[in-house]
Amino acid sequence: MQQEVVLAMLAKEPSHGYELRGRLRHALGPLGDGMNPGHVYVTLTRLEKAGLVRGELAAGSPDRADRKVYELTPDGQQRVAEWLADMEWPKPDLAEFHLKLIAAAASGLADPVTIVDTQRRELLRRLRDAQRAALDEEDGSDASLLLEGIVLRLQADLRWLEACEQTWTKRKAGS
Amino acid sequence: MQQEVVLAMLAKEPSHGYELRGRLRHALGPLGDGMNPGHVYVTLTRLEKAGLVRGELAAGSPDRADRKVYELTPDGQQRVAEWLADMEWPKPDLAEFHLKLIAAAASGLADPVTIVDTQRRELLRRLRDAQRAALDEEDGSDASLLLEGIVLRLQADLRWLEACEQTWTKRKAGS
DNA sequence: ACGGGCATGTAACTGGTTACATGATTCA
DNA sequence: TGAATCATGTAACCAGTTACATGCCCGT
Repeated sequence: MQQEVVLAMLAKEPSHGYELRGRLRHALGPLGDGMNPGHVYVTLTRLEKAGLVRGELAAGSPDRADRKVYELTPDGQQRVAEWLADMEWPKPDLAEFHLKLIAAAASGLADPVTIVDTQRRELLRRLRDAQRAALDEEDGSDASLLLEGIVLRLQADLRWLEACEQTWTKRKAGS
Repeated sequence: MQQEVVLAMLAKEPSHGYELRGRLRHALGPLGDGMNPGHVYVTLTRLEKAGLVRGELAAGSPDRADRKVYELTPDGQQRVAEWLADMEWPKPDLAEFHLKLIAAAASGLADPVTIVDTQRRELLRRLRDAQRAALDEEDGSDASLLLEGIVLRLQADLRWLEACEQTWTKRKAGS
């Protein structure tokens, strides 16, 4: 999952680990603070081993320290495309979806507003499912209480999607 | 995390894997459907290796198949107590909290209603933090959009806690 | 001379997930 | 006889997390 995130960051343009890390931190704001510095490199190494990414030491840039620039392989590009098209709602973390929109916009591989729209349809479907499932459970049972929580979250997420749509629509117009 | 869940299920009374699995499935309702059958056993084995649990083949019960009954060690009991007292909000999964309440009630080690109350205070604190953090971000920035999503979720979770409190208060009265 | 930002990594642990394998009993 | 339920496990994989180690360059 974070693999896909790193991969998608690379879809915009080839880059090196440190910069990727910086972009992540910026996109996440205060939530990016806890990030372990080594994390990006671990991920990058594994992606390279999996053939989704290719890295080489940067040649003519002695301006700063040694840096290793990574770029996507065709396989990697396909993975990114699949990830952007995947409309599974990220249960754990809003951050994943958020980063998906950013990556889509930055890489030009997909339209953030379209993603938001599709995602909304998906969440509405789930909301319907959860509500229907709640009807099958006896009132006041364990399962029905849990389902209620899920419904409330889905509703909150839907409201957030509205906000996302607004912001990204505005950005599209402004850029 | 699921380790703690299994552990806490055992706090009520010693039991064997299959039953534990059944209880989990029941508590989760439709969400428990996807569970891999082997999962509980893997967890139990690891818990045993870690010394949190002790298992022995059930002696005089040839009524069914062979079963291995597990019980908590003192270390295990302490872990459960710590878990019940831990008020970190489970970001990923409402299910974890839900199971915590069930385990607390079943084991008698803690009062579900008290847990809900403490948790509410914690979430209110986080809500405040998130809202304050949002003020520091420039309007319409990536980070502020993400923070808005988090705020909306926290509010939904708080509403769910109200529902939990109601249900568990009622149950306490009724039992 | 030293702290802080730039830049990269690695070894090891932990834990979730899965596919697979086994066998007993019960009931139609 | 054969499906369903009871009952248990194992090997392997994958991925997230962390602690640790290294070294350059710049400004004070």
